[in-house]
Amino acid sequence: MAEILEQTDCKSCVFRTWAFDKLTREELDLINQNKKEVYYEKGEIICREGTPVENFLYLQKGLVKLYKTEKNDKEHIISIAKPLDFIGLLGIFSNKKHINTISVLENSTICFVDLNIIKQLMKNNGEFALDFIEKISKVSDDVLNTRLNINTKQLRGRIAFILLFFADHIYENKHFELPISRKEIAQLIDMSTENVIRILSEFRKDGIINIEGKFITINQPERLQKIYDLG
Amino acid sequence: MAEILEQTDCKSCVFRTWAFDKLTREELDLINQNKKEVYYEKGEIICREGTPVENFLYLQKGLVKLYKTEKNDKEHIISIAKPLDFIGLLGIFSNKKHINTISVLENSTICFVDLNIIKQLMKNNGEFALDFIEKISKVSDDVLNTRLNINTKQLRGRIAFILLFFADHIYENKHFELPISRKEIAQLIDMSTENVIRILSEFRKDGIINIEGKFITINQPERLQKIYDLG
DNA sequence: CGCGGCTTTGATGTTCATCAAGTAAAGTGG
DNA sequence: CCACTTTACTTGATGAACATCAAAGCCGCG
Repeated sequence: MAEILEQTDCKSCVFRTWAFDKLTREELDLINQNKKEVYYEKGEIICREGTPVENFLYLQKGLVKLYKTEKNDKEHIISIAKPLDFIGLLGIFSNKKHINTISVLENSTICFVDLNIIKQLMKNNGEFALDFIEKISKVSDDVLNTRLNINTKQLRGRIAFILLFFADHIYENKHFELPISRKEIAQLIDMSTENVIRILSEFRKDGIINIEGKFITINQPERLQKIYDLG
Repeated sequence: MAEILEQTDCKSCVFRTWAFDKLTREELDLINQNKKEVYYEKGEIICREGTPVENFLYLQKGLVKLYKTEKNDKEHIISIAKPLDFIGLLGIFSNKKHINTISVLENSTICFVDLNIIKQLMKNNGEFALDFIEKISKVSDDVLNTRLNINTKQLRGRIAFILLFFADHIYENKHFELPISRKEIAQLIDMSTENVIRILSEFRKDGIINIEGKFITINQPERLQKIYDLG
């Protein structure tokens, strides 16, 4: 179950240098007093569609997914955030309510910072505001560009993408354990579960990857890259 | 050809109340001195992929499209901006170069505001910065959500979307002239030109719409809405 | 007036989702 | 710990949705 952790000081947080670097010591203290580090276990939901946006969320450790629930109860995964990522999209500035749900893929530590405090600091400290926006707008921008990209590709290209995504972007290792099910891969790159499996098997038969349950080894990354590039 | 217009004062600009409302008189004057209103004709390109981001662009009048050029020289349209829209995405804050091209669909007047001035004002005036971000982050967020939405729908749903988009969102009229070709519709909602035409004809045969060249009349908006909703 | 791009329709083929059916793995309650 | 249930995974077969190809008329433009 989720539990509130012993709080660490923002001054020594890696995220500070990324997004809170333009704050004065006093301002950072204000953040420090209005944040909460919470530990979540796999499967737990951090925030739900339709609930009020109250916090800026930052992932210290672990892995989470951002998704929407469609009419037919199907889930559509929009993005996966890794440690040191700001979680969520810029919608937090334009929406009163969450339009996505966020849940935990690997046991995670998440830092909740009161959004009103952030907004207050932005008002008071324009330099921080600008710097902050430059940083986090990149996240939203990346998500959009990734989605556009994926949707121009056919299934093999999408599977290649997701394998390279985990290997290069998330784990920085050619051997890794898939943090999500085949079904979730399907929900993330817009295809059927069966075809996820089929194409993974195909890649395995071709010697491009090895599969042992959730464990994947990429044997021929350059070939995978080519499949991705060609679409 | 593009031509620089006689400049109007920002004080009397509609856009001011939308995004520049938190500026002081002096700050607004600074914008006023560092902006340029330019008139473009249909087909002209306003800014090109790969060129440096130097301005904040605001569409006063007309219609423009934002698109990417793929490897095979195909264009992929990302969004269409209408008057009073901020053009572009939040990438302007995180990228040094444009990642999209913007071109004109209907003769347009565009206001170029020096981005460095905007940034400077954000630094100096946090209240403006926060307000500004809340406003324009909505644009990026909408684009992302629209794309996610379109990609869950099948072709009929997409065509229904685009017809309702022009009728309700752009022209606010059930009768309108399509500002883009069938091919461009295809590029915007990710399908083949032939199928755009086929499904439009189908809708016409079913009496849902009338077509006379570029002119469309929506006879049964509620039916179109249902087709959109069902996907 | 002729050329190229846009539009349209039909025919064909490919890609992909869906269905079905079976195995393996992972929870669940006694 | 074992029977039970559910969920995940896997493969093959089928059909639907869609892109592509082909051919012809149309329109605008130099």
